[in-house]
Amino acid sequence: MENEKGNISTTEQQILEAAKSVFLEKGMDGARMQEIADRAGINKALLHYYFRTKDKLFITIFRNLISNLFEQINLQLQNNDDIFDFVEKFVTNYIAMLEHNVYLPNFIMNEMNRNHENIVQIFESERVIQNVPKLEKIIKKSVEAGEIIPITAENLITDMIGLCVFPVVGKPVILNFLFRGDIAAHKKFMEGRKEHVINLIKNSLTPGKQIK
Amino acid sequence: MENEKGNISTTEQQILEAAKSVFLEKGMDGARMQEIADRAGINKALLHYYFRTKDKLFITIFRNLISNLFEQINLQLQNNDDIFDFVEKFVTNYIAMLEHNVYLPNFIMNEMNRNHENIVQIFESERVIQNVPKLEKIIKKSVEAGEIIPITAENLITDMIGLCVFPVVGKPVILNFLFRGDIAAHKKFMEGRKEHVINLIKNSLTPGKQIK
DNA sequence: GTCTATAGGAAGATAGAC
DNA sequence: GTCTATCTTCCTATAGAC
Repeated sequence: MENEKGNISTTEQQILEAAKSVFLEKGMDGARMQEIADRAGINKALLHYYFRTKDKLFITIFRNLISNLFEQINLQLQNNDDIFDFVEKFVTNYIAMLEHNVYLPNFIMNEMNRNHENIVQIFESERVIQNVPKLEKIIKKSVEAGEIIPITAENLITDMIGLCVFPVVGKPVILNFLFRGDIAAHKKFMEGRKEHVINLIKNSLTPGKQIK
Repeated sequence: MENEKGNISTTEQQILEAAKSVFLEKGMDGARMQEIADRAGINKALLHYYFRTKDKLFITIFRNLISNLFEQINLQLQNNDDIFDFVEKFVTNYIAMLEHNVYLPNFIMNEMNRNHENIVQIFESERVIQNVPKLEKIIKKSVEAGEIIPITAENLITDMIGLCVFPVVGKPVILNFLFRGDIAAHKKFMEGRKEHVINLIKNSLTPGKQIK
């Protein structure tokens, strides 16, 4: 049996992939060891042989997902000097990532809101958005150049992520309650979001307006 | 025993309140009938006497929460003619509501993402953001008056809600990974969000700028 | 490492007395 | 309506053979 890298996939890898998919879809509380074993093509006993408990398996998956996510975010936060260029790239890449990981944001936010004792451990070791100072420098430079109005890095990051993530996490809400189940209309809406968000952020940062 | 309205609270009311708090905190999968019974001050048997199954109890709670939420949102969407005034009021009221219901958005979005068969029923009957057309009229009028640049009502609603909701749903993520657990800094950040979001939206809508 | 079988317990739901 | 006691099912986890 081969995985996407062309390597022979070990049982452990199969378990990790199965567990990831089940946890992402069902959450910690809704996930069943039986289903993970099934998707991995093994039985429950073997599953417990590799990862003694459900908790340990969960924490492994959760750590991996968090690490990957923040690695990508940190990458986006460096290597930029033009703020408008940065916004465009960040939003573009973040939305692209979300399209390939639709379950991810709901999973992470939900599990972190239900504070399973498990998750607390993670905070100790991996507090991982390190590149905020780099963004602060870009902002400072752009403000001094008169290109944008002042904004904190934390607000800018929160704005961009919130505008991108909410339509994904809230998809069922938006589709059913805002578009009344009209899938075509919702699809069109989602296709236009990227451009909309980029323009929204850029517009909001552009100086030289008197509000009210 | 009295509830906040000063009425004698019946057993049923106590159950509903207990169930609401447990479901909001733990979610459908994490909630336990035993805990609901405990918080209601009764036992499991009586709980099942009132609501035969956990599913029925859940759907009752979920319906109520959804109805209340969208009732409020619909209220905000009517009775406004100035678009800037509308944005300010909507964001202000929405954030105030969130402060009193911190568990609500994560609960609703998470439960709707895990499509329990239960929830499907709700879509049939209550597709509830009816006042979109009213917002569209305000937007149209404001665009024609040259007060704002064009935007769809759906995008404006999604923007406002996303910018307000994400810091609440993603609080643990933001606090731990963006503010590195610094509660004071995070608190300050949250206190400034309302003004930030209002200005952000207003700025983004203001015309008379050439982007790039 | 991998399996079958089963222990052990938690949780939803019911029976039946009061 | 409300309780105690119990049933039944499901699920995590382990024992032990191969």
